[in-house]
Amino acid sequence: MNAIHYNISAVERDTGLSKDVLRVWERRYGFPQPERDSNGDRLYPAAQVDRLRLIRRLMDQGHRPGRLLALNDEELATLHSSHKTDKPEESATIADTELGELLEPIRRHHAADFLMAMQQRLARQGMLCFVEDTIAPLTELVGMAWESGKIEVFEEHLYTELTKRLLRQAIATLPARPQGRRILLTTVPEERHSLGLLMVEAVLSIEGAHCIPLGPQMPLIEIARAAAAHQAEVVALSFSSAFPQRQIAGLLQQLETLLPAGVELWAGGAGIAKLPEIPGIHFFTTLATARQALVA
Amino acid sequence: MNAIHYNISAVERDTGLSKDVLRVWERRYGFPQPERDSNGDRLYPAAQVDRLRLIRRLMDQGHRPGRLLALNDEELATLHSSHKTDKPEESATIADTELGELLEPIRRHHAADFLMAMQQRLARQGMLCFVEDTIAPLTELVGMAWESGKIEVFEEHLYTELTKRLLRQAIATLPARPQGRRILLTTVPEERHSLGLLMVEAVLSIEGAHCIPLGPQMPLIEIARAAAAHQAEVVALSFSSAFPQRQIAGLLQQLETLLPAGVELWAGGAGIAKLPEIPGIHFFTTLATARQALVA
DNA sequence: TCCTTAAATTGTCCTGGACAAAACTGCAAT
DNA sequence: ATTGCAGTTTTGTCCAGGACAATTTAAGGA
Repeated sequence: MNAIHYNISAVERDTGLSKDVLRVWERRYGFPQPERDSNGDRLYPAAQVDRLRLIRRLMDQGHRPGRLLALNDEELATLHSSHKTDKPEESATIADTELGELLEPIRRHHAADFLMAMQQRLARQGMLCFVEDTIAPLTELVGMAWESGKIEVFEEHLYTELTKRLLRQAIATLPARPQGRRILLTTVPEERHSLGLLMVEAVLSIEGAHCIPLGPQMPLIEIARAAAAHQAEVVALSFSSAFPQRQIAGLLQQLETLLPAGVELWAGGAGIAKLPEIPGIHFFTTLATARQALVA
Repeated sequence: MNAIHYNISAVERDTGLSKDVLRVWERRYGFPQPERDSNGDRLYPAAQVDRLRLIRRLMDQGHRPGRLLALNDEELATLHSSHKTDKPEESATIADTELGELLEPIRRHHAADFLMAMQQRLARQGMLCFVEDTIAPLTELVGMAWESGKIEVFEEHLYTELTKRLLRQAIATLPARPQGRRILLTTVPEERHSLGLLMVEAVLSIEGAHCIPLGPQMPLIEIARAAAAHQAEVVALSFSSAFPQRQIAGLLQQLETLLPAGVELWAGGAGIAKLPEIPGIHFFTTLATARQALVA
């Protein structure tokens, strides 16, 4: 009898489109067009939620909502499948590169194989090269593949989780260096990606730094408190490419006013690549430059 | 100069109170009373955000918003501190118990000491006892201490990060069991605590399960896809006590409709302790019961 | 072709009203 | 005293429709 319906909260959760967006699209574009319950609340049929998800995905690939919402189901489907194949050389890189081959076990959902291959590589390259020349570019590759829908979300999650484990394990093998430079590592509250943080930690720890890993998503005031409590000399933050760029400068400046005097503020990650410089704050676009800053 | 201000999105993120709630409280109770920018958008001073966090904390302890919002700062502080001391034996446990002593290095911000003590304990107790009798109660202790403001946020972060490392490291030492029961481990998108997940993984792995750790915050549809792709027999979700309880039942029921037929759905963690049962879904309030379910 | 300016697009925030689910209250009956 | 039930209050979520700033696209001129 009654098909499955979703209320607006459920759709927000499932599609990542905020309630405001769902309502304003309905008003502007006439889609989605949910039914209503006895109270006038929106009830979205599963088919519309599916379509919203597809639209969301195409938006992530760079399409604009206004266009997508004007299309019918058929055209949407065409657009979706066409994207997969219209850049042959790019999609080739994912499977054909030496790096790309490492991802094969992930795509076959075979965690153990992936770990084994990576561990072999770690042993062969040494930890520093492994992080800078394997994990960093591989993570970038995964990010690109995800953006263009070439790998599933859960495959990306699995890659991230397994790689985090590898890194933490590798870091744990390093000797403690209590006398090294005290570097506090974390991310701001909106930034939940911590893989970059771990890469930095690995590289800096190799160079003899004393890293204090607080995990991701620390409120600014707490970062400052932690810096004081741990007598950190450096606070290092990581911003992923997904982080809204325009917020970064403000966040950093605000944090700097909160930090104890004399504490350096470092920022790194793909998110800060295109950012203009800010006096008093050190930017690092690659792991190697961060490493050099430590040695200098 | 200008103090730090937060827009409504930032406050929602920091306090866990939705935009709607923030606005309706302002309308009904006169608090918070944010300033406005040139565009009429709300700008919350840090002090009001702090107070909102405190109110939120007291609400989690069972107080009602209507009461709390009628109180002034002083009365709120009294209420807060009274909670600390009106259970003398409870507050004693934090420093005086054997477990509480383990936290001393954290409070002295000495990560290495903490790790060493924990590793010793792991070696002495064995992994299963260590997880069930040390990490689980210790984490609960930290949660309680955090709720009542007895430890700093960044101390809790440090504890969480270090303990995650310990657990992952310990899990990595276990032999792979490709023929074991295939259990997919993750959390829903709004649930970012993954420590509970790791505890479950450790315990189940010891019992011979083949765990597939996807990390936290997976969209429901992706959980279902992952379950299919990995041919999981069980999907296990973890809910922390901070997770909004009333959302849980809906989430689980929805996920069950998405999952392939025959896949069991397990839910555990402090968040589901007071939840009524749902047919077809297995609830676990302790690690031991989850372990037994696996063996049975 | 490149740069500047105007126009369109799009997400987020606003107000103030409404309602249902949950929590609390008082009262009767065991 | 405790339990069960009805009535009331509290509280979170949803709605409509308007507004605006930030971003993106388009157009025009050098």
